Amino acid sequence: MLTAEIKATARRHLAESGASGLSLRAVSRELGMASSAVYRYFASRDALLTALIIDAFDAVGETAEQSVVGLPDDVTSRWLALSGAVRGWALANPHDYALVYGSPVPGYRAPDDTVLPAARVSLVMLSLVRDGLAAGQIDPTPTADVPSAVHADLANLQNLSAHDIPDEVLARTLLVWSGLFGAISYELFGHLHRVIEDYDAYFEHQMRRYAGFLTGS
Amino acid sequence: MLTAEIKATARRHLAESGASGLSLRAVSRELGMASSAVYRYFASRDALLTALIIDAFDAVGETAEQSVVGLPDDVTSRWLALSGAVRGWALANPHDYALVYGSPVPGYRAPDDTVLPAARVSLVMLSLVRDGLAAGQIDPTPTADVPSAVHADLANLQNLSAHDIPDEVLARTLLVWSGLFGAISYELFGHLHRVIEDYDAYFEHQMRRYAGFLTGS
DNA sequence: TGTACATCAGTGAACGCGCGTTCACTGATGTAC
DNA sequence: TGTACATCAGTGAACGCGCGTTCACTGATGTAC
Repeated sequence: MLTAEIKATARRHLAESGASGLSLRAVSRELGMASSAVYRYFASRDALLTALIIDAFDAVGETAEQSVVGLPDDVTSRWLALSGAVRGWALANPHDYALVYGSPVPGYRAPDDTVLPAARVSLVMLSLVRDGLAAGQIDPTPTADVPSAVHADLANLQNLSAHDIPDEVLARTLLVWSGLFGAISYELFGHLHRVIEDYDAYFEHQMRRYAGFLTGS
Repeated sequence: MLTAEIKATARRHLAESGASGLSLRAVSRELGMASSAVYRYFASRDALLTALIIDAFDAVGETAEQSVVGLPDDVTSRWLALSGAVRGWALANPHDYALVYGSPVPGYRAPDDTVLPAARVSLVMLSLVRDGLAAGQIDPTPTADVPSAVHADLANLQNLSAHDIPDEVLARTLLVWSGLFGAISYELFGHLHRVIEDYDAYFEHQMRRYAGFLTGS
């Protein structure tokens, strides 16, 4: 399948030149074909970029889903597995991570096709929280007051995909979830350079603390 | 000062084309001068980019420093002011934020001149924590075990710029600090699109919770 | 005050390069009768 | 089995464009005597 070969080559180029430097001509050159031939497979450069974005979201979503399969029904170990898997994927595919969780690509607007793949990884988190509540491992007793403005937005999210998660627990979940990406970005984008040496240990420690925050213990 | 005009124009271009799309020719064109003239002020495109990065770090550092001036000596309000100021700066200057806290610019390696300006904003955080400890508002009683590998890295950081902060409190500080950037990036890079409407309220709520985590209450 | 010279900001042409996209086309493969 | 035709993947030239950087240069301003 040439489509797959083009995407694979483009992904490699992404690593060297970044999303805005991704060039159809360079890709076609490496594949030994005329640059015009790529248009048989992708309508434009942006269409190719969109395909890469969708693939990246699917890859991290798949990784996340697999990470919790067959694990004991313990929120903390599942969270450590999930967060560790997302980080592992990010470290192994830093340019895919930057593509979807880093700065937006200037001049590129993601089409709606990316919404579902993007949500995939978050759904793993939500079901982890749901299961934790059901198993009594997440304490639903509010650990903070949720202002009404925040309550309204959370109610919205509850209707969409988190029916059975109380809004205060949902607020904790979102904090922990964006905290995960903060931790990964901080590491990956070099802000802990010369501060942290043992990134694995540091990351796991932070995630353990987030687990405590999430479960309310 | 032409140097300043070039930087100002370049910053505006950054917004439209991103860091890797920043073009000396486009900048010089807009200033009505020959592209070669810019070389009188900046040795290369990368040197201009470095200047922009340093300016951005200085701007957010300055904003952060000002945000806590004259505030009551209360950790939570100072943290809300600091985090709110950093977010405010990011929202007002999204491309500067993306430049320094987003994905690294492909092919660009930041020279050492950026290290000090980059650290400036973090120093505000550290002195906030120091003062909070001194005032007894941050409970130094460990709220979690710090593994020895993490302890070693934190000891290193303590020697550099956080002498009087116990390592477990320092671990909390780093978690909260990277959580702040996670929260800002999540909002700014569009991951809360169609989830959160009232970003201000949501952000403040999250930061209040981080304050609780930081102080150990 | 007037002259000779140095400094230096900015010019404009040129270098060699790469880009996305279009378009008329070739030539191999598959299909219908 | 053989012929006529349609399909379709891939070509290559061309369009008009922009880029970073170099280099010999001009011409105004400042300085020294």
